[in-house]
Amino acid sequence: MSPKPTQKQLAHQLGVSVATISRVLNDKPGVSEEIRQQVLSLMAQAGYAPNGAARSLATSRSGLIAFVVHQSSHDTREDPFYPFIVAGAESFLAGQGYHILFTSLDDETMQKPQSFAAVAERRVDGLILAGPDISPAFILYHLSQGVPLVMIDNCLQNSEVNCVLNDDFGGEYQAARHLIEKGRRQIVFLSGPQEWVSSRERGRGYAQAVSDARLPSRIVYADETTIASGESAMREALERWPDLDGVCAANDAMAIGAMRVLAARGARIPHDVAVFGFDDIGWATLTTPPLSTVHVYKRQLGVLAAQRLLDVIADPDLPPVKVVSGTRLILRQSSGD
Amino acid sequence: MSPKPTQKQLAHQLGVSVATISRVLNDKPGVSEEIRQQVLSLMAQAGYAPNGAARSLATSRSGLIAFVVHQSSHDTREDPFYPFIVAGAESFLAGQGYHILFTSLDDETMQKPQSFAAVAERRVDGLILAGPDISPAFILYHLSQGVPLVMIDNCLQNSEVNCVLNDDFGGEYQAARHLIEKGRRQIVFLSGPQEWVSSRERGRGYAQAVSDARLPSRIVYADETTIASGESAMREALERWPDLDGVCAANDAMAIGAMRVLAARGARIPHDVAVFGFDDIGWATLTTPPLSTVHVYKRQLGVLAAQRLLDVIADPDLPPVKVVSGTRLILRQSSGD
DNA sequence: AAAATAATTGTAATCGTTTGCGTTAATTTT
DNA sequence: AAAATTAACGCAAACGATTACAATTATTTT
Repeated sequence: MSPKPTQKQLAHQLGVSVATISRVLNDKPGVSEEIRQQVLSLMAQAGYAPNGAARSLATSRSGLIAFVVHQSSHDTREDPFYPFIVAGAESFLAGQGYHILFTSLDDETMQKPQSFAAVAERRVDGLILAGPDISPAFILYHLSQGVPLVMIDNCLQNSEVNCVLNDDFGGEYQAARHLIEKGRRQIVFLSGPQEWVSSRERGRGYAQAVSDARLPSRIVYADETTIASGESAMREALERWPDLDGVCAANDAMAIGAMRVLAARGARIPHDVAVFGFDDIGWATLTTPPLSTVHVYKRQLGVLAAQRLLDVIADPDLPPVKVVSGTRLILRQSSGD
Repeated sequence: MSPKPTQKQLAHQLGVSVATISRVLNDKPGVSEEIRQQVLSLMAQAGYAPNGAARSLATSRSGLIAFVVHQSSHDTREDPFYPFIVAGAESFLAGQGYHILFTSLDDETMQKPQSFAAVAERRVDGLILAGPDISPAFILYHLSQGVPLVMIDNCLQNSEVNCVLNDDFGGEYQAARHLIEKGRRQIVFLSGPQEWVSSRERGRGYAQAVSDARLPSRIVYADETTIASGESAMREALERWPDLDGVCAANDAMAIGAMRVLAARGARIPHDVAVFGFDDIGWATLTTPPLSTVHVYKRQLGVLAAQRLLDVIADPDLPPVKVVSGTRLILRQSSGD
């Protein structure tokens, strides 16, 4: 039982040349139907599969896409949702014959982009960079090297890059708008880091909504988006505006923190204060009361990014595109009825 | 600026042969210190990095490990925790110059293991198979092919395989034991699928604990371990044993479901019924009351599996080993004080 | 039926490394 | 100082594909 036949062996058995084998393998023209069938059936019978390395070497394409996240995504972040993004990207890419190389990087290696082996050693055909904490230096380096890449939930300020984003502005606008329509008048926004596009956009959405309704804008800034940061932001908000009656948090984790503080202070949710989150992570259904939030299509983000990336790989001169994925308001109980 | 120098170019610049370059690259003997230094500095200056594909072809080792999960892990499962396992494996492997190829497979491709491209095309040096729903056919096939592999949270019944498991027996024993010590006498176990090792072991742990204490064994079987299945299992339990005062669930999701049902029936937790989960997923802190559970070291599972896998790759004749990772009781409020 | 054209197939170079083996130069031994 | 040993290095053949290009054969055209 020969473990792994090569093209040479198949060719020999059929009395044809390796070129012919290669041609039928790759569905290339120039081989008669008769021989094609013979080769095909021999391949199946012998259990032939092309050697990936040899193929990569010859074509200089590896069939691998690196999915890059920052270490913090699974360390410090509660209920990370990149797994769903990966799942989306993976299932799409698998259909196209691509595989995913999963990498999480720390700040150190982000500062030395040359040392990123996956790219340096030409193991991958392109990059999906997920999350807001991929350093600009890292991104710019790879752009300058002409490495095809797409960012998710992040974008460069001054350069043109392919990226797929949520409709953060629209989502937060709707969330705030909803609270306003329900009669809330003192709505505060618990913002995430200003360096993140998503934070800024969500902030803009909130600001627009309150301004459209001629309500005051009340924002507290946090430097991360965790439960803990939500708690301290909420405390600060209560101090500055004791009569607030609505909260929009930059994400669900912060909203959960906010709800904890409110509950501890004896405020009834949603009766006294309505709360809105963003992202719709799994946890959101478990809080008391269940958290109203803005759903983002995590799986789809992955699919969209992968799709775009393959397009760019196929034609590197494609101009950069910004894809915006819609959101959907999820009304549970924390926002009132 | 020549984008990517090859060994040939370096060799030419220094007036040496490619063999020499290769030797210093791989720290092999047979090159004078003087030349070694010259090569090293030229490499650094020219930004040389070996071509992964060429290397794989020559050595027939790819430096890639496939991390395989079942599709259901991110579709149907609430709060999947394989991301943490991946993180552990990834960080360990990165240190050893390996990368992770992430794959999720559906039942169909599991039934046709030959079609698993990552292995068939020799793109990976080994497999980490995570979770209980990797089909035996899939595993046996790769074992028969001599593909180095390690399983996580799963094991084959009759064959010897490398696997890393949690101390499910011990963990559940302690959990049940804890409830018993707190005076509970009617403890029911909400079991997961009997096909899963972890379910069976947890069941054994529970059974041992109640039997040691001469208490009756009361088990309800569910065919999945979700919130919903926890709810229906709990309903069934209440029907059969209306006077129960303690619940051990096969995992946190089921525990959450159980708590919902209990709360809906007006039972006070933990006063009337104490509840214990298993796994310590992030959600466990958010329930009301916060869920007591058995912590498993998710990250460590990944590290251990990766470690073992590299050992096996280095020496394929290594006999299979079963690694058991300890657990830790986490007492929150659902189990009483 | 000969000439022109098109379709099929083979030859051989190439992709960038690694590595066994032979050669040369340097070192040690007697 | 000649012989024997050792170290340093280059040559060239793998590894297993892909792909110009040439060569052959089959099909049309006139």
